[in-house]
Amino acid sequence: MTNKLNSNNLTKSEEDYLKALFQLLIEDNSAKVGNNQLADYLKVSPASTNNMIKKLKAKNYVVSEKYGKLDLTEEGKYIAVRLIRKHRLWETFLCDYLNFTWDEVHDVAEQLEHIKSQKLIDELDRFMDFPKKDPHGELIPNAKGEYSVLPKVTLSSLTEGDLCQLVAVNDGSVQFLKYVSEIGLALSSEIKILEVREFDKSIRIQFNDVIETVTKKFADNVFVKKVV
Amino acid sequence: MTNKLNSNNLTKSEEDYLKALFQLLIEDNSAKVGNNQLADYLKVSPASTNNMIKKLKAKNYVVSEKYGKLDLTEEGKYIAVRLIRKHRLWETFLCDYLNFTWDEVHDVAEQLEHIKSQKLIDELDRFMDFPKKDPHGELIPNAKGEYSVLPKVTLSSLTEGDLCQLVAVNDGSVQFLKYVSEIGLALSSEIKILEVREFDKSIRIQFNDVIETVTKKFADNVFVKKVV
DNA sequence: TTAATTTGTTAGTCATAACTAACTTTTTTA
DNA sequence: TAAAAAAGTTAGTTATGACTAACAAATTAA
Repeated sequence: MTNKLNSNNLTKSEEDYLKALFQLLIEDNSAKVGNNQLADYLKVSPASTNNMIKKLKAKNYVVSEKYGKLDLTEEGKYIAVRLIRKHRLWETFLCDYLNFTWDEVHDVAEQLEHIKSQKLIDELDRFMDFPKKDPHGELIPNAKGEYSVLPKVTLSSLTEGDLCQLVAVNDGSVQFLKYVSEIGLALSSEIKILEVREFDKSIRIQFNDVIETVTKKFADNVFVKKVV
Repeated sequence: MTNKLNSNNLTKSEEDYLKALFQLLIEDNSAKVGNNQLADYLKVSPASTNNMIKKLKAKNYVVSEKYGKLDLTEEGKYIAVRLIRKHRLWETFLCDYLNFTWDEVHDVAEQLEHIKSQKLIDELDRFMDFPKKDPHGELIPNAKGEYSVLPKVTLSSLTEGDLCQLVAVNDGSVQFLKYVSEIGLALSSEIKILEVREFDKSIRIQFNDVIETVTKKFADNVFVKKVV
């Protein structure tokens, strides 16, 4: 991280790209993140991504070789972590103080994370007494920019008999969030794996005396902490 | 006001122009607001303003004839009032909950007012228990979009012996806000006019046992409610 | 009432950030 | 390993919203 006091001149778009790249690299543990993958994730054309990557390389936030994989510099990571911190603090505020539900917060937080004011976010953090987790169960990076990921696995990676606790869901899609809530799952729900069907990898799970069958795709987007 | 549920597709810039025009028209009670005046206010070139006004006319937010004065349609006013409501609610939140001072809130609120979420602003209003005034003493428009202006006058319009209460300051300039705070003035300060000097219209005032001389320009930017 | 000044408009340019279409390099697979 | 597919790049276009420079209309002042 540079020593110079933060003169964050980045546009909303630049911030979006850096955060997206960070999430693909670090949160999804991808070995290689390419131009088109990033384009897909951000729902823009590969040409747009290519263009932006050039700009971010020139500004020393991204490194990559021609036709090679993308990576973030320390400066790039720092920007991304700060955005994630802002996003998660705002989500927490919306849920805990403004009666937003779990599935409503994403879009608004996506806007709020771009507000530029160091004092605003530090004071919001203090106001909420320094929360550790956001409403989706994700850890909130602290003011120093320290970031860590919960030791979580996808629901789809477990096997019969496993017991786990819901710690997070992939929050990209509003429909998905709604669906998760509707079948009765919530943060910290205890889930037991009853059966994994070989032919389509669908999973029978039990939680709060409810028995449901969920698809592989669903299970890929639900993150849990193994209890047993 | 139109009946259709608000599909606010306006850009940040369009919103800024509508709000600025509203403030020149209604808040400053100007008989005529022209293109260059609006350009000055927004610190952009007259050409930019001319361009934007065309767009806003096409979208039915603004009315004007070529070389004529600018005016807002009901739709335009409604958008502006909602922005002012958002701005003032956020300023109130920043001061009352996040330890911001009077002179720090403007820039951040200027960003926050563009966040698009009806629920966000309604819940923020409820969370603060429906405040009536913002930290500068201005009335906050209610959820129905009802707007009213305090019966206020500038400090410069008073004469010797008058007693008044500070209700607002023109919040466009950070330096000015800082200065007002630094000489010890605050919202609701009782101010007595000791003397108005004819040759330069400077004014000797007394407040909290402090006696100060302020310039005409200063007094033009301080709004008061006459007490006696 | 004409000249000067102010105000408003138009034309053309620039930066940002999206796009499509065409092309090149790399990777996969037959 | 050569052809096909996927991934990445480039060129050129578009929209937004700034800008300057040049010009036209309206207002003010001599």
